[in-house]
Amino acid sequence: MSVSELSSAAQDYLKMIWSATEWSATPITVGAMAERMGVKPSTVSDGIRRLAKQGLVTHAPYGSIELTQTGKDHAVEMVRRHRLLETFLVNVLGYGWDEVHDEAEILEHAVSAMMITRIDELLGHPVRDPHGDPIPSPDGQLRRPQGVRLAAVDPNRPLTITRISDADPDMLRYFTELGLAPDTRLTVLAHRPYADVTTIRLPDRDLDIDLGPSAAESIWVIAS
Amino acid sequence: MSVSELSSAAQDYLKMIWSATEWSATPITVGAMAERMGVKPSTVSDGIRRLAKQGLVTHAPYGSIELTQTGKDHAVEMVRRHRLLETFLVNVLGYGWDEVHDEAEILEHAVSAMMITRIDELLGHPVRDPHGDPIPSPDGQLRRPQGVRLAAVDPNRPLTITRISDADPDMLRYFTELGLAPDTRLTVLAHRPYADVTTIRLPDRDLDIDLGPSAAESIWVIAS
DNA sequence: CAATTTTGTTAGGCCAGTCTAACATTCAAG
DNA sequence: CTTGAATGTTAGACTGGCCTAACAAAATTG
Ligand SMILES: [Mn+2]
Ligand SMILES: [Mn+2]
Ligand SMILES: [Mn+2]
Ligand SMILES: [Mn+2]
Repeated sequence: MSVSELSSAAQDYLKMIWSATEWSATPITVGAMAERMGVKPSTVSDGIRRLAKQGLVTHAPYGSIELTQTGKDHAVEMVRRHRLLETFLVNVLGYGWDEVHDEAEILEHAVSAMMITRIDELLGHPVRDPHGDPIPSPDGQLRRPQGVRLAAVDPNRPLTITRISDADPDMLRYFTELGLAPDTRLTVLAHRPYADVTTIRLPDRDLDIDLGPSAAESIWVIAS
Repeated sequence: MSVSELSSAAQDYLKMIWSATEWSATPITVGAMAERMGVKPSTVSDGIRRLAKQGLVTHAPYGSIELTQTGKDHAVEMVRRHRLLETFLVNVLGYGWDEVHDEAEILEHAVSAMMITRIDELLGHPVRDPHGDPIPSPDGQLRRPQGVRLAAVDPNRPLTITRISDADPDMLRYFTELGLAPDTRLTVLAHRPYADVTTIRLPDRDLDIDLGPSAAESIWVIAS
């Protein structure tokens, strides 16, 4: 059975379960899934049960939720669709990086495998989406994402942004104003714990910026 | 209420009811709709009843099916989406004109108004889709389609193809082989009634072709 | 014009996905 | 270790979209 034959809801569940462990190790909960999908926990609980019946996840009542191999394959395919579509919307249709997530969230369920292939070719087989997230290859291969949260790095080392969470469009617009994007180089000057402020320096623009904790949690960096 | 809030099924019903009277005057029937959507007549009958309850069509049991003004507006918006998407798939993603209908049939329900606007701009506001069908403007204006079925024209007049029905992909591939497409110029040499064959001449390629009745019914032409 | 065929509607059932409300389990704080 | 809070599940209801089977109306035709 191909991923296209799953319902939109099932596709979203799988993608979300998979994504939960991409950048952090804490496994997903029913409550978190309900929150992020904008439905009630009972709906998710029910959905998970149906997914388990189809052999896409393993789950005992009150137990953890784990993808089977098939579930994983389908999830990665959906992630590929989502990220290619985001890249396409930015590079071809001129969307802002803050505008693409919701559109891709719908389109990913509607496009055919052929269309994904064509978009991938048109874009020249990109490996990262507009937010820096890795795009899985057609066979499910995936550069393991690199980087740590900005909030967790030592000061005074040269860094490069590898990804910025696309969860909050408002924050993305704010980052655009500040000139923060994947591949931007920066240095952490200091974490001020009780003020909950991280001060960063952009050497390329000779500019210092104070970031709050939600911003510093949304940016992943790597030594450069 | 915007057209995007309607279910896919409702959007397809409206589009189909509207389309039925675009190229021919015979109003649509429940049976024909069921046939074209691949569902049972009882399903359509039920669907029409729900559409009527929403004020999108008027329909008394066993009576004719008519769009209300709101229904018409939504239908035209869906036709615009469908035809812009087909054009986009051919012009930007390199699809063949025989491959776009089914893809557009799904995508039309998933794209946002913004995406349609961007596609329209990228394409330079096209007025015809790959099959020659007129693309409604954003406010619902529409060049009334011109042309008559090839099967119905008098012989020996210079003609230009204005549209080719996109209902049958196999036939479209056949037309591609023959070099028949919108804007192709031709002349009918003769209709041979009992053989059910229409012979046409392509003056630009100095070629005569015999077409069967289904082909001659699928091509619309105008005097040129 | 009556009978038969065709067409359309209704009744009743199924499934997915959603909800609220009630209940069960697990976790955490005292 | 107990208990109250947080979390998750189940029960029951509803909707839309689909089906089959039975029925009703309309159209065709002898
Ligand atoms: Mn989605
Ligand atoms: Mn992204
Ligand atoms: Mn459709
Ligand atoms: Mn078309």
